[in-house]
Amino acid sequence: MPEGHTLFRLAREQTTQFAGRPVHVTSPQGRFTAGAALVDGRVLDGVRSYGKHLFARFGGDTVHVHLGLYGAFTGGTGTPPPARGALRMRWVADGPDGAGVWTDLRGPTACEVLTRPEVDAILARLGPDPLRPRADAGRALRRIAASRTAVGALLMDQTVLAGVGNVYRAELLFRHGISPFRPGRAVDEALWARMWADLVTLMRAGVRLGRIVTTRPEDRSRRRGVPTREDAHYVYRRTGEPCRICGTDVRTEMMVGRNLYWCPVCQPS
DNA sequence: TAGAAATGTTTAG
DNA sequence: TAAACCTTTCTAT
Repeated sequence: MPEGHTLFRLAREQTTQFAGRPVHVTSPQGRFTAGAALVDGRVLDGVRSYGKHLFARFGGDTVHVHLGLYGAFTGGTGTPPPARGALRMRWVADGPDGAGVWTDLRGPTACEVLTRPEVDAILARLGPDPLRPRADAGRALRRIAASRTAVGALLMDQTVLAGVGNVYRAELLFRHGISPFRPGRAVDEALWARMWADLVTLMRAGVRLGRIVTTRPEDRSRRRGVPTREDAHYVYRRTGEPCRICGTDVRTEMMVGRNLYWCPVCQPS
């Protein structure tokens, strides 16, 4: 489930559980053995996310993780379970209260040890991350407003905007009544200011809830309580289902290799 | 048991 | 633009 909110949350959790203590780092699967040996037993300074990237600092060395489409961390307290399956990286430490803590990483696109300059090179190619307090929304606008490319494609481009994935893209465009096919240059400053502010709100809510919920309570079938999975989105993965606002069938199409979802009436071209 | 799909990125052409 | 890659989970046979 990795869009930016997932990584932000992971960074925070891992910092709370592991920072300031030596971490036993292994790679039971074997594909990260050399990297694990570099940082094994060292004190973790902290974990930070930027966009969909995760950076765990051990002095001058940083473990960089990108979950890709289906990478995932699991974890818990006490003694870790026997390693099974393709377990790329495991952390074990004495947690803040003295009890053991552990976390397991499976299926990431990237899991590697980087030097400071290598980390900086990754950061340099990322656009502003709406979850970072001092992110510069204007930097994204300059890219968008100068481009003939569809805004639906620009929002997914990590050099334009860091941390937005397929769900936030579809939902943000719906909430603002914008066709995914509108050229970036047809997005003006006022519209972008509204979209950015909304993204900040939505992604912070994602951090808080641990999942993406974009529907307003009045647009859900059940207005009270925790929204069901069926009720959490306006258009994402709702192909052929009626739009929550106008009842038109939600449409889907491939855009830059990814499934795009939108309502042709609420988001007219 | 096999196959498809999944909130992503990189590389090759 | 297409294909490759990483792994799990759900669905169909």
